[in-house]
Amino acid sequence: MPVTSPTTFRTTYAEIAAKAGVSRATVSRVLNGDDRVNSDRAKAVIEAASKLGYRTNRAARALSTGRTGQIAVVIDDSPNVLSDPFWGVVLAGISRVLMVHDIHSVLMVSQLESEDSPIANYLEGGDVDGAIFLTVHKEQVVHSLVKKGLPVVVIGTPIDLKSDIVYVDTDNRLGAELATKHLLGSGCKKVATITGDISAVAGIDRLEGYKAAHKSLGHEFNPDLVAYGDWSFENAKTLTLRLLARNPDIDGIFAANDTMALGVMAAIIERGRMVPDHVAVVGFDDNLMAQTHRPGLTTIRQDIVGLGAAAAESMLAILQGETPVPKILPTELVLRESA
Amino acid sequence: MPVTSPTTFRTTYAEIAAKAGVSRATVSRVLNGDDRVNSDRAKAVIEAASKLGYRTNRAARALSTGRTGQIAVVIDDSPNVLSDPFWGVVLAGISRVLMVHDIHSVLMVSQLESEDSPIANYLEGGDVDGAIFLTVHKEQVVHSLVKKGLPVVVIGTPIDLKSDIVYVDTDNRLGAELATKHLLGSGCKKVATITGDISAVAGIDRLEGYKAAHKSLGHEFNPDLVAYGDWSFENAKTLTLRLLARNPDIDGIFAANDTMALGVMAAIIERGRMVPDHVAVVGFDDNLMAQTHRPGLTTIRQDIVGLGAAAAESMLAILQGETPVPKILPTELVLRESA
DNA sequence: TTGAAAGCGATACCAC
DNA sequence: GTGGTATCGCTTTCAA
Repeated sequence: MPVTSPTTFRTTYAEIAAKAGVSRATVSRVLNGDDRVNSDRAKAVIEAASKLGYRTNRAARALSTGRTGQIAVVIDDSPNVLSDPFWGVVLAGISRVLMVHDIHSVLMVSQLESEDSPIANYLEGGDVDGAIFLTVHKEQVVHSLVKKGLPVVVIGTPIDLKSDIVYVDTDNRLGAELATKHLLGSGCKKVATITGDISAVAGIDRLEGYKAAHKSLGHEFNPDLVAYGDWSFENAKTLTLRLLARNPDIDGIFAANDTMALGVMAAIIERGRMVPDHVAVVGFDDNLMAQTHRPGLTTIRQDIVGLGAAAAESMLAILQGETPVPKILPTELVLRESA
Repeated sequence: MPVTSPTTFRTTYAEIAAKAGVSRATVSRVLNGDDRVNSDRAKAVIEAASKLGYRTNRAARALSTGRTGQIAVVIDDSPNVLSDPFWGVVLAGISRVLMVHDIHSVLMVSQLESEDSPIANYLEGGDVDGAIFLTVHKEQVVHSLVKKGLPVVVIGTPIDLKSDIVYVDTDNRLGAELATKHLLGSGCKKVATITGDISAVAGIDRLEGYKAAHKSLGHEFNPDLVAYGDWSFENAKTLTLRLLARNPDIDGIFAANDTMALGVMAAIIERGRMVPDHVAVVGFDDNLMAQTHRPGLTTIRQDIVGLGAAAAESMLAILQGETPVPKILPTELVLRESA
């Protein structure tokens, strides 16, 4: 157990009360914005508090009210999730919004395998008022947490839509359709796709969008042009190599995220072909990598900060006793050189 | 004020005490690993606790001990810090280590302009046991926090080394020297550098390393080959364009981070030249972008997770009452295609 | 070795 | 409107 010097000296209600000549109860009322306090005395309290540099003790408040003012933000700790710039930005979006409401984000980077994993256990423990999940982990675990009464918001659509899980997501389907239509619309005859992880709804939806684009533009869907990826660079590269070997006349590829799109481009170059001249490429996300790569990556921009912010707002709503509806954020095609 | 349903039901010492037939004091002793408790009764307590699914109430403990078991992790909220994959990984490193010690990381994404900014204020408030700063913000603010007795660790060397700030850092100077030597050693005659932000020690040190390499290999240092950057892609690109215009015979460039290295490469390509044939490029960091870019970026790898972990460990040491010495982590040259 | 009891600081119920 | 006070759950003297 850590042994530390005593925490910095803190002002308490008692001192404010003394200074302002009122009771601690009144101090509490004033500081919590209770109207029915004589305005003079209220003023006196405010003044005393600020003079004494009062800062509320969250632990005490939490103990008394049962609410902690803290929300857990749970990130899957699989290989390098946090190395993807995406999540960092989401995190920023969440944190900013919660901060404004004086709620702190407690970061939990960890695996959430089973219902009695340490994290799940902790989340039930009542030391946070709710949890926001980045990436749907084992959905079962999330469900059970919800059932136990923990306010939960997940970023990304749950597989089981009938469930009562509150979520926010990007319009993956439409975004993918946009991407694919752009390829098809700019003259590509044979457009392949590298999907994301198909066990996640985002993976499925982006594939659906790809199909929808074909249908809507009167192109036939060819299953042979679909390679099932896992969001990662290396994997996408390997799959693309394979794809190109089998179908040398592919002239467009939609990758379900930017990282994979770079893998796709790497493969194309390795095959001695050019982007976009021989094969056009479109990604999804519009992260820093899309912007700094050469050729610049044409991609689908999603509002990443907005995603985090929306999740935070949904959480706030739940804490308010409301039942927020899922939020689906729009996407936008960003044209660069790759397609 | 949020209105929520009551927190999940929680077991308390009272119930454990009743079930185990001992006093609450004894329960506390056992659960906190106090030796001098009769081992039978101790066993009974442990058993009762686990049967009842006891989970400690952090707020109560914090109120009683004055320690919260929480560490703030402060990230500067300047344009997109979190969009750089670097910090996400550092975050993961911190979180993992602290988690093991049952300490939570409270994320604060915010600006820390002045000594009485909301964050500074909050940090003094005693709701966290310490703070880890990613990026040295206004160093003055950090100093004042330290002076007020808050345990602080910063990631990145402080400008004022005589200060009592505990820090961890990568060996920037040596890393930069490694990078530059590689360029010089593989036949480059005229090696330029795009520095990082020179107001940060990392920026200075990487420039020093560049100079040291020249000196050590008997090359003359030419101030004309130094462009002062700010870690960003766009800026690096602009600077490189300018550099190449003035010195068309530059055949190597060391960029003080990977993001800038990509900017450098973008500029080189824009000038119709090739990497590494015409101009070789070396970066610093070895983040995801270095790996996914084509040509692959030769760069200096730093142990990013290790940086976070080291910071966390230093914090733990401080909390233990020790005075950790600065930790400087080694670097390593990673060869890819760009140089 | 153990238990009784006094806090920690804020909240909220109950009287006045 | 306002004040007194019990309470939240855990830790930690102080006695025994």
